[in-house]
Amino acid sequence: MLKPTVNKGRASGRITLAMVARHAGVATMTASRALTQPGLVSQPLRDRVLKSVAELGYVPNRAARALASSQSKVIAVLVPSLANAVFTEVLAGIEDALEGDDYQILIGNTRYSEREEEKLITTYLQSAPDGMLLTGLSPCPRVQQLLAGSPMPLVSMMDLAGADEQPSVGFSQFAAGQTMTRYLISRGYRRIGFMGAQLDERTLRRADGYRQAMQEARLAAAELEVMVAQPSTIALGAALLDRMLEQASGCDAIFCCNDDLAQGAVFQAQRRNLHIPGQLAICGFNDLPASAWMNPTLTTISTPRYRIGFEAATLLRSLIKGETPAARHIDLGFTLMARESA
Amino acid sequence: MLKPTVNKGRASGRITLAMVARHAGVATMTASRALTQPGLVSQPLRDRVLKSVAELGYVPNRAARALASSQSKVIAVLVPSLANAVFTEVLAGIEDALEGDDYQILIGNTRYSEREEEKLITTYLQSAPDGMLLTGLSPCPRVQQLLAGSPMPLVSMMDLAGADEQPSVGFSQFAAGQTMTRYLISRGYRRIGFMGAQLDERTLRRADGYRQAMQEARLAAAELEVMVAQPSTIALGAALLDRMLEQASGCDAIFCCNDDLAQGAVFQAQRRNLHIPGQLAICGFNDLPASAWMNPTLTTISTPRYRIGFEAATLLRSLIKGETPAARHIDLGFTLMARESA
DNA sequence: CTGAAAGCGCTTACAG
DNA sequence: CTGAAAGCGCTTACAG
Repeated sequence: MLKPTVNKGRASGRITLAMVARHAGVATMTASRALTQPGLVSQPLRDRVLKSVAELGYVPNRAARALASSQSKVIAVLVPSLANAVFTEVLAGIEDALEGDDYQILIGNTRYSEREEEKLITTYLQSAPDGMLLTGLSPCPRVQQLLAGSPMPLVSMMDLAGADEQPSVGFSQFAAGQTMTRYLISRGYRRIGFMGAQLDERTLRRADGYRQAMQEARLAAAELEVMVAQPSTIALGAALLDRMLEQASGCDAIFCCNDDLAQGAVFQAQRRNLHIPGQLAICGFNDLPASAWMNPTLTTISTPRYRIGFEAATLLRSLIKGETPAARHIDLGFTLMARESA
Repeated sequence: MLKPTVNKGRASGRITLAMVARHAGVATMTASRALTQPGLVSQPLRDRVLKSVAELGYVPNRAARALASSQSKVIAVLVPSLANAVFTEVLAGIEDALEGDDYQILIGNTRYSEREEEKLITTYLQSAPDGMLLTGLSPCPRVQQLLAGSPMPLVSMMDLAGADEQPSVGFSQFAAGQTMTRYLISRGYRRIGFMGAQLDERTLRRADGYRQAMQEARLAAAELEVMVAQPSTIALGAALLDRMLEQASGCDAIFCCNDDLAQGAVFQAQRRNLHIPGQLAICGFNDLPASAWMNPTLTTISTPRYRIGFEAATLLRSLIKGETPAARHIDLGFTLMARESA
């Protein structure tokens, strides 16, 4: 008769590997191998273990595995927003890239707040992630310090870092801002406004690109910029259109730092009975789903969100495995979508 | 001289509670209590422990804590989509409700797929969540079986379950569908079409509400329904508008099962030079941000997504604590937003 | 290919 | 209030 292990009332009540092993008549070690390195176990024993697993309904305990192996099989992802389709598509790319790799993905929404980011990272660090995917190039100093204390690999998403900096996957936000502005100039617009919200890293880089292009063309003027720190929404786009028209007389085009703002600006311009693009051209950034369908269709920059997530996760995985990736920085580019609104 | 514990090369390299305790000159147990039940430790010892924690940069190991306490402090959340703002707002409510409770939130996107849901739950079960938040009332049989094997509390979100069923937080999708349809009827529309995509539980319940209202008014007709299993998008809304107009002659209003579809239908109707609502009324469901701003503004049903997440998480937490909540089913209602489009 | 022992870093359950 | 011992459920590192 099998003597049951002493249970002082601490057991979780779940089926354990040891129970599976006993049921199969093998050592715990053999049961462990049958599940994680089946090649090292003979066919007959492996079959018996698998049969016991099924019969007992065994579910591995990740906490125990993590503790024993010091591999958490956790990847943490930090995005600044989930309300923005850009980042949910990044997440879809990440999930697809990691599909089947048995990683637990921890999704953290920083809500564009450094404090929130710090809190999330502090919590995530307790799970000792095998790696982390970060949005943006330069975390605030406190976050950098937190991350410096851990040896796990990191990959930055959305923009491109310098060659000697942290691995990154994205595209040049600066170049994209510049490209759109040059396009507007080439179409004959002269009083081109820039409308920016949130004022996160990427928006600021796009604004830099805009300024550079305007200066090159000797069209720059301070009153052409409307920048506010509030979150981007359609409602804000409508409000900022009013402000721009008030502040920048003769404004004939507006480059909005994202499509939400641009959509709101278009709707509001229509309410003011302005013809787009005849009286006012409006363009956005990101190419959200509605932009190709609204009336008029929105001129914008299409960005490779899904691929950024996919490639960033792929790069991170190879870093976790200790491989030396072919490239530590991946430029996925962007595409100008010339449509009706500008 | 302190004899270092034998290290056969298995240590993770991180600072452990034992190291903190030794540094502070107390037992590991005391250091543990100082962090988790500070009231049980005298002020002087507590201070020494906290000082050591800071000096050594100690980060608790969640896996070890979970294993020892058989409390994972994990809550898993399953939503069918992240592309849909409805669910990202639900998530925001959940995060806010659980703020400061030290739960790790696992966000799983099932992509409206039962296979994906099954895979996610199988993985999540390995982390032995303390509780789970599910979208929808009736998981598929295989998922039900998976969940039945675990004693953790569950709460369903979005719709209302029967009194004797699983706890739920949401509103009656059926009543909402019925309310919108009756509204259209009261406005004088007679050939009212229903446009449904995805065909998930909630869409079907809304369609039931529509049918009920149409039958009551003796207006029901098979050709007034356009139902497709594809995911809802603006592009699909545009395509389905064409199909509806072809299939249902004299159609004077369309109730779209969500705002994405409705927005696409509006844009496409405008391209066909149909005046809204004069020649065709269109309404949606959910009240997404763009709906109040587009031209014309969209008549729709506003749904309490954020509060659903918040209340569901609050209910789940009390269930996890073993409390008996005041109500196991919480009806948060919905609001008809009568705007320009219908 | 198989297994007994030890250990991962915490907390439970006692004892004082 | 404080602590020594044992245990959570796995895997590592050996030994055979």
